[in-house]
Amino acid sequence: MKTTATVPHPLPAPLVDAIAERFRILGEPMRIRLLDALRDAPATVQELERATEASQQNVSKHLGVLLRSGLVSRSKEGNFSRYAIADEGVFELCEQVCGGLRRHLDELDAVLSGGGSR
Amino acid sequence: MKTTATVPHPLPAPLVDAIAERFRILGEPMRIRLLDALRDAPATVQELERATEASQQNVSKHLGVLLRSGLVSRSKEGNFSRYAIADEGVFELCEQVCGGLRRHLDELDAVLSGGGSR
DNA sequence: CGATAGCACAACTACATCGTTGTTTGCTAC
DNA sequence: GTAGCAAACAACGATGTAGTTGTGCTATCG
Repeated sequence: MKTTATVPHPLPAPLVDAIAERFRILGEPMRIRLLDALRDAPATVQELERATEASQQNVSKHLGVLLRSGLVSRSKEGNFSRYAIADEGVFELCEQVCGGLRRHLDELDAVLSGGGSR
Repeated sequence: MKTTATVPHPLPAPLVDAIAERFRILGEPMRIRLLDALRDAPATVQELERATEASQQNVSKHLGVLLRSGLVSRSKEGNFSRYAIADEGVFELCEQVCGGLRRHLDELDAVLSGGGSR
């Protein structure tokens, strides 16, 4: 049993849109920062405000996006809202992206140092 | 030797931006379709035009973005440009995203069928 | 019960980018 | 050298969204 579900090849249009939407949600620095801040432990909006140095409204807005996409979960505790990572897979995604970035940079580096136009 | 490079924890700002940018590049349905069309074999712009049913200019534009980000490579053959996947890791990314989408949908499904507010 | 704190929602402005239209460049063929 | 095709480039209008400002709602406290 494979963990990767092996997507169909000619990707059906709805799946293409769904995949792109999720990537787009992750394509915002502020949201990446929020997820990174939640990596160690769940946190309240206030704590995330301090961690990201953003306004309460902005933090709340992005958390709403992450919540609706199922990447984080929310639990209300009295007067506070505590958010937590709901899908640990995002960190794997980030690490894979970092790997890709490294490959790209190494490639550029090789071109600059080795394969000059002579 | 781990394949995942284990990114630093408080993600430094430039890395956050780089990660977000790559996600943002993948967050466009047209680009996902182009990558999917290139999955089997390299292709010319014309072939990709037909595969995605988009205009030549639009295809060329998105290919330019993918090229600059290092996700595809270009080789000129006479009058044609042949593009190919440069980083096979993107397909792993897509599969992981699909896994996350499935988890989210299952979760919603469980809420709807089982855990009503009772 | 009135006041305050934590959070979410709505309206708005600024900016980025998608897709189109028009044009230019580079190559091949006659 | 002239004609024609493939691909890239440039400018433009339309659309989407990030971040701010302003406000409403719920729970806690005195």
